[in-house]
Amino acid sequence: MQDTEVNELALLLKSISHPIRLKILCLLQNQELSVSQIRENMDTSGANISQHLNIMRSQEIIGSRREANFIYNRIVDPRVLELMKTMKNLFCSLPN
Amino acid sequence: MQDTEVNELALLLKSISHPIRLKILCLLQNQELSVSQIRENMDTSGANISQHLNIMRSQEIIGSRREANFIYNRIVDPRVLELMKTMKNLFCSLPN
DNA sequence: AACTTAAATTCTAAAATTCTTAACTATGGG
DNA sequence: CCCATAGTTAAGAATTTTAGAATTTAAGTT
Repeated sequence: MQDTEVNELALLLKSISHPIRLKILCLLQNQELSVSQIRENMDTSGANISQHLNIMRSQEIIGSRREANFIYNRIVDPRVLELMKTMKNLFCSLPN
Repeated sequence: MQDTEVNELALLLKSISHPIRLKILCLLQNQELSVSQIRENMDTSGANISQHLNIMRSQEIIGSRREANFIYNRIVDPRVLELMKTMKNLFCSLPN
């Protein structure tokens, strides 16, 4: 594992290592959702969710698509999807 | 994935989401090493490495064993070892 | 055009992280 | 006992991250 790769991976991990961002990723695993739909499942403000989405957008983990008044967010990095699966298996009781 | 699990996973990820800590984990994948041996492979001070090891020790990712003047460190959480393998496969060019 | 809703942006203050330096502890040798 | 080596710990400054409030943009409706 080269230094450059380590640095990039650290950046990517850092951008998902936050309870809110991790939960957003969980919610987006099988579907795309707008900020307000995400908020329905979480206990924080829309502005906050928006900021966290931005952090992940800048890492190109999350992509967005506007449809009328709503912006739908989804996971665009397939490696992150894989990683989420692995983590779910390793760290969660329900192996769903 | 429950809220408690999300929070704990976020803590664990946070504690490995740093270039120095990630590189230490890489070095420790197949062997145990002392601080000075780790330092030989990295460009920072022993004190700094020691502090980063402490962060991972407090998460019970790393365990230590004293032998005379040296303290040997190793990865004790098997889930982290698995995770490292997955990440190596997903994010590194050389799939070693 | 005015209004509403959804989301993004900007700013601020508080909190947490990071690295450096220096002091400290532990072990073993002479 | 004194010293060298290995590692840890503490204190501090600089930076980054975080959450919340207020503002702004965008799209659609009436």
